[in-house]
Amino acid sequence: MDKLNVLVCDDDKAIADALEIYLKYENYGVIKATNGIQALKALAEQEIHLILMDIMMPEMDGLSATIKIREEKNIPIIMLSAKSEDTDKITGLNFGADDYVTKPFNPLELMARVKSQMRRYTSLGSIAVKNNILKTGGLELDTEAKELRVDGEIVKLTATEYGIILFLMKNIGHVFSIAQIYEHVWDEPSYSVENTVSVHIRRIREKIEINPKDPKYLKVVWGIGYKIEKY
Amino acid sequence: MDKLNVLVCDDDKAIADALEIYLKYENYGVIKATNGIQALKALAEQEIHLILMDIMMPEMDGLSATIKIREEKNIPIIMLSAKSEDTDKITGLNFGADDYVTKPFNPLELMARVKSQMRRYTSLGSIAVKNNILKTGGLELDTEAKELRVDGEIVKLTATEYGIILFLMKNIGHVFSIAQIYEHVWDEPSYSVENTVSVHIRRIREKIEINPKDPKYLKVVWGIGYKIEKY
DNA sequence: TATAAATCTTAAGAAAGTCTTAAGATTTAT
DNA sequence: ATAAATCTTAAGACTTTCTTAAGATTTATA
Repeated sequence: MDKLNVLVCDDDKAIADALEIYLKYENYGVIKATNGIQALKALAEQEIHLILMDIMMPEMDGLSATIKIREEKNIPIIMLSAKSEDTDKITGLNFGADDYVTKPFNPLELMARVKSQMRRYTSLGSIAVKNNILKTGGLELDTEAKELRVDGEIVKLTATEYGIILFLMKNIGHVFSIAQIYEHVWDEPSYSVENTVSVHIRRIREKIEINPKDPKYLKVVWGIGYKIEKY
Repeated sequence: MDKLNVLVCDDDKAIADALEIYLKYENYGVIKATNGIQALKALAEQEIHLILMDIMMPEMDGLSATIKIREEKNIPIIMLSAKSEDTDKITGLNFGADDYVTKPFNPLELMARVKSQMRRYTSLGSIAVKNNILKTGGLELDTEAKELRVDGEIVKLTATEYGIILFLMKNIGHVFSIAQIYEHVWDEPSYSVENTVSVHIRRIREKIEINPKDPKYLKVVWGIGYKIEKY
């Protein structure tokens, strides 16, 4: 099952690192940012499920960032950590945070709050979404939608084609022999040399390469095997 | 035009009355209960959007009530008020509360948290607007009314159909195998390939698709599974 | 450049997955 | 208790995909 990602946004490296340890222990993915601008960037680029945001940060403070985030993204939950004046808290909450914790905080308590907020992703059988896109150059394999995009265009793959691409893209740059590919994708031993793999490779190339005869992504290494080129 | 209703569940009348004043000032509807059993009764009879629940109460304590409520109702948010031991807090959170406040609390802070939680019903002041509609393209699944609308028209679904659509729409764009769908919706392992899923899928298509043979919403990915298309 | 080995291409039949239908079983409502 | 609605199962039709094999092409090497 896919991981839930937490964006830790704090300019105090010690705190950020400590949080990372706790969060990873709870099996969350962790992305770090040291100011609001970085946070916005991370949000644009990655799938984030929860933000732990410090109010006091250089560049763009946590409050402003929170407001900006709320303007466009509704999904992630935001928790401000701050000095303990009540007014601060209230202001923060009204500007879009779902909860807050005052520093210094009890890590266990914080984790409990994180879990509590994360519950919205896991209730009633919904499956959390994550960083599920394998990328190299113009190739993007979405392992959730089971879709491949080549330069942004969706390319339809059959189950076997998907299996081959998935295997190779999980190991970008690594060359695998036909036998290895067969065994991994079909999950059964390959007694003879399997021409069927070649046929699938060719079909994949037809779908993803501009010039299948001079492939950019799905390369052959003569006498050895195939790989997805690293870009 | 409905008001958002808060169920105040505390055996201490002074506290309950004070909360009522603050809540009414913020234009929430207030229902009071002095123990867990009363709370459950109120929940069954009225539309409640948020519960302020005391941990210590006669008859049935707040924790037990919280657990019971969570078993059947997913909608209301619960906040426990308790003595300040950390373990209490954490236990409470893990048993289903969304947030908690320790006594004695600052009423302004509490109101801020109430508002924060109420935000899920949408931020048009304290007027309830449903935030529980899953949408994509012309499909709208109202998880509260348990209704599906296709281009605004209500489509009646059976329980199983609803379960399938709910699961898929909670994960729009995500492809699930027949076995995965079966396991999530039926909540039991799928030993053999379950044709029953196909049949339900077909019936759903008949209801929601203009042309079931070329579905716009409920797509099949050959050899892999089904998904609700993201629009 | 000739040769062998590996890969590529093609097309047709085989296999696998999905769709449809209908009938009987089960559940729900009255 | 009965009727109505819904669910499950099974079988065959249908569609898409996979595999195979044979010949063509490409590459490495002498």
